[in-house]
Amino acid sequence: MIKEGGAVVVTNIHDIARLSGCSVSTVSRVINHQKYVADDKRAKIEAIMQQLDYVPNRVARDLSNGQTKTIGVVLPYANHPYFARVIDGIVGAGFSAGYKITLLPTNYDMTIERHYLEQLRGKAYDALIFTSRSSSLDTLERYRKYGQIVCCEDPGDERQLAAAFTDRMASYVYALKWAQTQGYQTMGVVLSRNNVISASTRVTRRAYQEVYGKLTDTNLFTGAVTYDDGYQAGAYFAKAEHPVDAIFSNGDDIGAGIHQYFVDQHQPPIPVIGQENLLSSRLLHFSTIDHHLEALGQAAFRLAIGTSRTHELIKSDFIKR
Amino acid sequence: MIKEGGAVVVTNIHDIARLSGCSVSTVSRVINHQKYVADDKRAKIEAIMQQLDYVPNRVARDLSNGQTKTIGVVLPYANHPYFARVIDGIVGAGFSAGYKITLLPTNYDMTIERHYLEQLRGKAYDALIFTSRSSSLDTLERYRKYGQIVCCEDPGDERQLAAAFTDRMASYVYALKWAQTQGYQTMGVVLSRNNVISASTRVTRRAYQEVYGKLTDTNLFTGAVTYDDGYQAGAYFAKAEHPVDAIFSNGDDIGAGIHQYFVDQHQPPIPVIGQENLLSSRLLHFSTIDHHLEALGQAAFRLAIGTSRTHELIKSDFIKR
DNA sequence: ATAATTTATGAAACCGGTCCCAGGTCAAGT
DNA sequence: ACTTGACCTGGGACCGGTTTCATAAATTAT
Repeated sequence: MIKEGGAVVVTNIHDIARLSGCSVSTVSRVINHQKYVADDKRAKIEAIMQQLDYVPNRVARDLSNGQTKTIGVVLPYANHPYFARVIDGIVGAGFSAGYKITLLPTNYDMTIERHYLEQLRGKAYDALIFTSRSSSLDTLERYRKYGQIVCCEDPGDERQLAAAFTDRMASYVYALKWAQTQGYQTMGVVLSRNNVISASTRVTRRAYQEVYGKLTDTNLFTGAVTYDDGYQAGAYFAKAEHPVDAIFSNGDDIGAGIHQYFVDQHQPPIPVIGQENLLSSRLLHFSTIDHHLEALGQAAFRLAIGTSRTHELIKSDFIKR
Repeated sequence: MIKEGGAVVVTNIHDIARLSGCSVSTVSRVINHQKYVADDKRAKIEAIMQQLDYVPNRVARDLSNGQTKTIGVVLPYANHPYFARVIDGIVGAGFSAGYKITLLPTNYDMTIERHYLEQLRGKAYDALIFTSRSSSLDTLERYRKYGQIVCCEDPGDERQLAAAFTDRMASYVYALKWAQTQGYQTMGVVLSRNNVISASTRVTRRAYQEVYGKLTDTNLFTGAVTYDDGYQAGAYFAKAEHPVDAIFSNGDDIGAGIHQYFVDQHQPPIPVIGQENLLSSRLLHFSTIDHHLEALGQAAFRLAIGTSRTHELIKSDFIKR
C-alpha cells in the first residue's frame, strides 16, 4: 500500500485481505464475482475496495490467467487508407469483445515481422493479425502453436492459419470484364509491390490474364502506393508509345493521381478503375471496387479470438461510375 | 516445460536454470546482458536457451518491472483522417522507442474514457494520450498520479497534464485574415461538436471573433465530421437567406462535401478553407491548414514516455490555393 | 440418524520473471 | 599479512494476482 500525501495511491489484493480480515482467496472471489462468499464478508470486502479505490492489477491477472486479451495487428504503415479501414474494423470489434488492439508497423521489413512473431512466443499477444506480410506463409505457420495467427489473404489449400479475405479474383474479373463491355480494348495496370508474396499483385495478374490475356511490361506500372505515385503512373501512361484505353489501379488515391496528371496536362483523363471506394474516387467520379475493409477487419478479429481454424470470405462490390 | 509432439513449446527461466545447473538469478543476468557472469556459464546458458528456443515471458517481466512499455491512445474513432495522421505519428515514434501502442476508441463517450482511465490505474498502460476528450481536464488530472497523461490541446494555466498541440489560434486567425484580404466579407463556419470541451470549436470561435466579429447562428453549421456532413453543410449555406462569401471548415473532407454540393447543383462553388491538408483539398484545389499531425503525434508520444511535465507546440502551415 | 451435498474459507502453490543481499573467491594495494 | 574492492553465485523475497486443495460447517437426501 503506497500512500502519497495522505491519500492511498496503490493498493493490492493483500492489503484488502488484511484490512477486511479475510484471505486473499476470498477477496479474489469477490473481485471475480464468484460464488461461495458469505454475504456479510462480500459486503465488507466490497466496501473496503470502494474506500481504498482499489483496482486489480491488469498485468498480474494477465500473468496468472496466461492471456493478455490483446491482439497485435501487423501492418506496413498506419496512415494508408486501406489499412486505416481494416484497423477501424478490428478496433471496433475488439472494443466490443473487451480486447485491446496493438498496432505493429513493419514497413514491409521481414526482420520486424519476425520480431513480432517472437513477441507472440513471449505471450505479449494472444493472437496476431497480419493485414499484410513479407514473411512466407510457412514462417507464419511455424509460429501458429504460440497463438492464433490470422492472415488477410487466401492462404489456399491446407494451412493451419486462419484467414479473412475479400473475393479479389471475382471482383477483379468482374471489373475487367465490365471494362471490356465499355469498349476499353487495352488496359493498363498499376500495382504496389511487384512480387509474388503480395496477394493483390498475384491475383491482379491472374484476373488480367483471364480477361485481357498476358500482362505485358509496357501495360504495367509498379511501385505505386500513394497519390503522388499515381501521378507518376499517369505520366508513364500518358507518354507511353502504345497508349492504353483505361487503367486498373490498386487504389483510389493512386487512381486519383493518374487522373490528375492528365487533367494537369490538359489532356482528356483516361478512365480509371480504383479500389477501396474512398473519397477520391467519389470526387473524381471513377469506378471502384469496395472491398468492405471494415468487415474484413471484423472478420479477422473474430478469427483471432476464435479457436476455429477457419476462413472467412468478404464479398466485394463493384461501383460503376 | 510443456512439450507437444516431442518439441518443446513453452519453457520458463526455471527450466533453463535447472538444465544449465545454474540459479535463476544467473540466467536472469544472462537474459539481461548484465555483468558478473562467468564466461563459461554464460555460454552454456545461452546455448541451452538457444536449444530450447526460449523466449522470456513478456507479461512476467512487465509485472516485475512495474511497467508495460505500452501507451494507450484514446480517440473517438480510428477511421477519421485527423486521427489516422496523429496515430501514424504516435505509432512511428512508439516503434522507434520500443513501445507498444494500443488504440482505445471512445466514440466520445465519457463512460468509456473513464474506463480507460481506470485501466491506467490498473497499470495496463504506462501512459495515456488523449487525442480528443469528453471528460473534463480536472478528471484527467485526477488520474495523473497513476501514470503520465498527455492531452492534444492547450490546457492553459497551471495543469499537471502534459500537452502537445498545434497553434490553432495563430493559424486560424492567419487564415481568416487572409480570407478578408481576398475580399470575403462574410464567412461561414462549419464545426464538429458545438460544445465548450472541444478545443477546435472553442478556438475557432475565438479566432472568428477576433477577425470577423461575433459568430452568428446563421453563419454556423455544426455536427459535421464526414464528407456527407459537409454536403449537408453545403446545402445549408446554399439555401441560406443571407449567403456567405466563403466557408471556414473544420476539415478538408468536410470542405470537399461543401464544395461538391455546389458543383452538383451547378452553382459556382463557394470558396472553402479546409484543415489537415488531405488529398481532397488538393484535388478540389481549395486552401487548407496543415497542422502537421504526424509531428503532433510524435510530440505526444515523447511527452508520454518522458516524465517532464511540459508542453509542446507544433506550428501549422497555411496552404493558399 | 446417517450419508451425501452444498457452502464457505484460508493456506499455499503457481504464473514467470527481477533483484536485493549474503557469502565466497581472488587479485591488487599498503 | 591484512585490508580493500571487483567479480561471481545462488537463495529467496517480491511483483499482484488465480486456483487447487484441505477442512469444516450447514443443508439436504435417504
